[in-house]
Amino acid sequence: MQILRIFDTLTEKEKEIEVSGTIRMYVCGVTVYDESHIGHARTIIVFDTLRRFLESQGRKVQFIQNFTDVDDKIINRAKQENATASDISSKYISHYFDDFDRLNIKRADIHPKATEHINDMINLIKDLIDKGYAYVSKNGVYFSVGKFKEYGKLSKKKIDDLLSGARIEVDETKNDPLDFALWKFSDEEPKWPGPWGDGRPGWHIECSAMSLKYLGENFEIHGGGRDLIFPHHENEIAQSESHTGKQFAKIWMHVGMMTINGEKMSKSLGNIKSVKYVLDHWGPNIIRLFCLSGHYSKPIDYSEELLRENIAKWRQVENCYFELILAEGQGQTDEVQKIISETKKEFDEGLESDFNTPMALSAFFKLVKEINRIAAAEMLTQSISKIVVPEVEKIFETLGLKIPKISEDEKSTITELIRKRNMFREQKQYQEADKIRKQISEIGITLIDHKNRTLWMKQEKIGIES
RNA sequence: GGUGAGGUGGCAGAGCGGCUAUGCGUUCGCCUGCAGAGCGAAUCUAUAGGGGUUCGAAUCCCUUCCUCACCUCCA
Repeated sequence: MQILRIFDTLTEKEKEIEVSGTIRMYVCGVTVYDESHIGHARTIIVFDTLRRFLESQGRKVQFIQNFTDVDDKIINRAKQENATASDISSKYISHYFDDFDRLNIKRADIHPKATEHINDMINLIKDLIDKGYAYVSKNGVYFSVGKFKEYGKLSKKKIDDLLSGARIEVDETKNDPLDFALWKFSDEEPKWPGPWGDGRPGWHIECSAMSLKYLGENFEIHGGGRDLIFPHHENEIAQSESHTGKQFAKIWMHVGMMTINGEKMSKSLGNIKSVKYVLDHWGPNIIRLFCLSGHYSKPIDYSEELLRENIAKWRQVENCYFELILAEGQGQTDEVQKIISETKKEFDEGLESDFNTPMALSAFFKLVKEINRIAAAEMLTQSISKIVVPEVEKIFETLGLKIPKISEDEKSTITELIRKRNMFREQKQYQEADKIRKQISEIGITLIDHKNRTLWMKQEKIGIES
């Protein structure tokens, strides 16, 4: 088994993941105040696929992804809609699962919510105060950035530079403009009693508290979108390492932004495409292929033209898969053995070297092409199929791609209908033949006539095409 | 202004010192009752500009230009 190497934002180097034991991953999830967009999906798809890859290699993965369910934006939304914050957050959590289940994202082992970990946060804040890293002020409890000597190490920022950047809000109640809130006093709901007064937690503390709780003080991978490097992850490091005195995550893995017309997709710019919209038009397989078609660390530009390209790719994959499972006859398999081992090698090597999904995909498409070539030459056999199908299915599983399973019943029904149709075709009774084709198409099956046989496929319906 | 990541064929996108991926597209074929898909061939020998280093550079160094992200909430 090879060793996975991932680029670590903190050290700016590729780092190896230790082989032994469970791989613990914490991924920062979304703030649930609105629908998720395709940019969120990209990040989640990357980590979901990484997890699937590790699991496919027989490693145990412990995967935690939080929901930020207390936040100003949620509260504002609640006010607008005359609802409570928890109405809003639970509504969008349920939308989140609707979207991401459709995207074939495996659920995390735990999806902790900030509001269910208030005590963990309070204890952490208490400890930070005790250790002198935090102080109570008029509006809340703040982390004293100056006390954490390594502040800025993740985002490569110098405290002086941060201060000179005039975008920091001036707040006289803080000792230092860079200090950030751990606990914000509040009289309004949502609020919780705290040792320093009623209030609610700051944003960053939840991830420190929950990752420490579920994954311990020093886990393997902490991930999220690039835009979280500063201040969110920087602040998490400050809090967590001040608390434990130990290195926090071993690897910081950050996913590039989804852009649209070259600009970052974000709520505030108003240029988002919701996950639901994109799913309705393109379906999960196309989206996953699209999101994995570039290296995770780089930006990827949303474009319908590029999404459309992936339909063509997916059609080849479908063709390949159905050719395989419908293959008949016997024959030698030496050549195919070689292709398979090359595919596996390139696929795994790609993913092991900083999760190079484009390389892995190219290996996969080479295999698909090759199988389609063999099929077109009428040389596909059952024995080839027996070797290749499990490998293809393993790749589907790793990439989170879904292709319909065909039951034996379904198969024999279809085979029988095709037999009848071909009988009509031989007798040039094309109207009858077309009637059967229509009947077959109504159960979602596409027919493709070859010289001496008819291939059938249960093709995915792509919304944009209809 | 500071920090980071980049600029590769018509498009997307790997490679990161020699073997010049991969996919899409386009053109022409094969197949074919129709249909669709698939296959084959061709097209494209590309690496932002300018200097170096080297027997040899897209890959290393210098320099110029350009793009994006972060420095405020953000996946």
